[in-house]
Amino acid sequence: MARARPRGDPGTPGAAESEKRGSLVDDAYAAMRSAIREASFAPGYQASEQEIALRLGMSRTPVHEAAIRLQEDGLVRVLPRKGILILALAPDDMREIYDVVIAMDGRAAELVAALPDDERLAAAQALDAHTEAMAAAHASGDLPGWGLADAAFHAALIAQARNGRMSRIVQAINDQSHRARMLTLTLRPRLDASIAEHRRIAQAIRAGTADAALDAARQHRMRARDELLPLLDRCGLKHL
Amino acid sequence: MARARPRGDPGTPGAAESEKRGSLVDDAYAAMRSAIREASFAPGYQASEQEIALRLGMSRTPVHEAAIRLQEDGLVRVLPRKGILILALAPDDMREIYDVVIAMDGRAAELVAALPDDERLAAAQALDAHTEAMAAAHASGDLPGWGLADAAFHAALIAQARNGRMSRIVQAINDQSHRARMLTLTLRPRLDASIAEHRRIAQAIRAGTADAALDAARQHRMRARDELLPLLDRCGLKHL
DNA sequence: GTATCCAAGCTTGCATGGAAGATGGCGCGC
DNA sequence: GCGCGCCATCTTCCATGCAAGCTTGGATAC
Repeated sequence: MARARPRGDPGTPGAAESEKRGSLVDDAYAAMRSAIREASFAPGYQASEQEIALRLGMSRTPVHEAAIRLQEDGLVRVLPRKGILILALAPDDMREIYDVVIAMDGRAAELVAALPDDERLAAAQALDAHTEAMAAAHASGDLPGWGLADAAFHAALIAQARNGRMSRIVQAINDQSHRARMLTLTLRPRLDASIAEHRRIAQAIRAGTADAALDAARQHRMRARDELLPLLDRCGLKHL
Repeated sequence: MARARPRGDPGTPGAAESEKRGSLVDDAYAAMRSAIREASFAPGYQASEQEIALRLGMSRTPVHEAAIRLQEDGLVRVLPRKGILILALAPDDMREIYDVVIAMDGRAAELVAALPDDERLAAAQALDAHTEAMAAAHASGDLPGWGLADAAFHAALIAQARNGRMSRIVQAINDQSHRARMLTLTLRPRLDASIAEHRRIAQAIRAGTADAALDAARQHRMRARDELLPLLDRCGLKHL
């Protein structure tokens, strides 16, 4: 059957994927993860490993192993003898996710604010740069740009905390909520509130007041949650 | 070698209590996880999948897939074409781990304190019961009992927060630090301080003061960290 | 028309073989 | 003695075969 593909995959145009140096398992993991993030695999869709393997031009084994990793990440569920189920997010999942990021972002901000002066100031400067990018995107009505800059701000905050475990956890959580974030980006009012709150977080970090940074980050995430969850409920989005 | 027994056992209906519902992968995962927790697989040990498969009486495939899950949990590292490395914990890992539990326990306590009256009081009562068990163990010099009750307290705190993602994260973190906890159990002074702090957490939850609960839980974990990390450094434990 | 049962076709779980990469030891040149 | 390259061996990676479980659709009995 499918003879090993030495290079690109001529059978599947469009989703040109994976010129990764990694193993086939890594390729399959990256491709599936990306497909789920970008919703080319719709939530609720039940795929067969065989079919995915065919599409990716490999055998079932690497797809199966990638599915295990994705299941561990909370993105899919492998149903024994039935296939791979792309998980959907219910409003309750968003509540869970927000609790985790409230805790994580808060602790990260606290940690960054407790860094030595030079690192702390550099971090605050980097954060401010992201915030300015958000403001610019907001001014020009560039919604996707706003979302990217917002994500960059929070990614930088976590990264500056220098905690690999926290980074991994937040990364996994972000993967899970990425689709919801994209969907709700167009629905949210008050993008300017986020910008002001980001400035407060960066300011507290610059000042080195750890408890103020903790509080600012927590308040920011909590307000975003209180803004978003009712939106989801009102739209009757049972799963997304 | 052990012939793999055919699954199910149609000849004996209902007799033997509960053949494990799990697949071989689950068996392998449970066995390896337990072996790592209990340090029968020493950290730093490099095992071959073949060897583990032989020991567990199965083929390489389920062992390999279990290893992927364990790697995702942060317990091992599978080195391509070299084998499975049992991960060791450096003091810096303990710092990371404490940051995560500080964030998680704090948020969990806050959430539980914000529960409706009846659930909140029931939770506080359950927590107090665990604390009393700790006190009793402490009084009778039962160190392992103290450790178990302490673990039960924190597990209950997280469970009461009703957040599956938080539970999973804390569970994974606990698996990683289990060995260190067992080791340091005998070294820690001031077990009574933990008991008093647990009482403060439960009291704040009973009172329904979320911010006090958050603070109490954070302070508790931070003090424990400040007590433990110097101990590890002083003992020169580079990895454990 | 409706309910029931059985078989066929789908799916994955697991074992195994071939191939390729990594490693350590051994011999060779100096 | 010392360094270097080569090969034997050990390891995983991936493809594939077989069997078992689940679902479904059709045939049959009433």
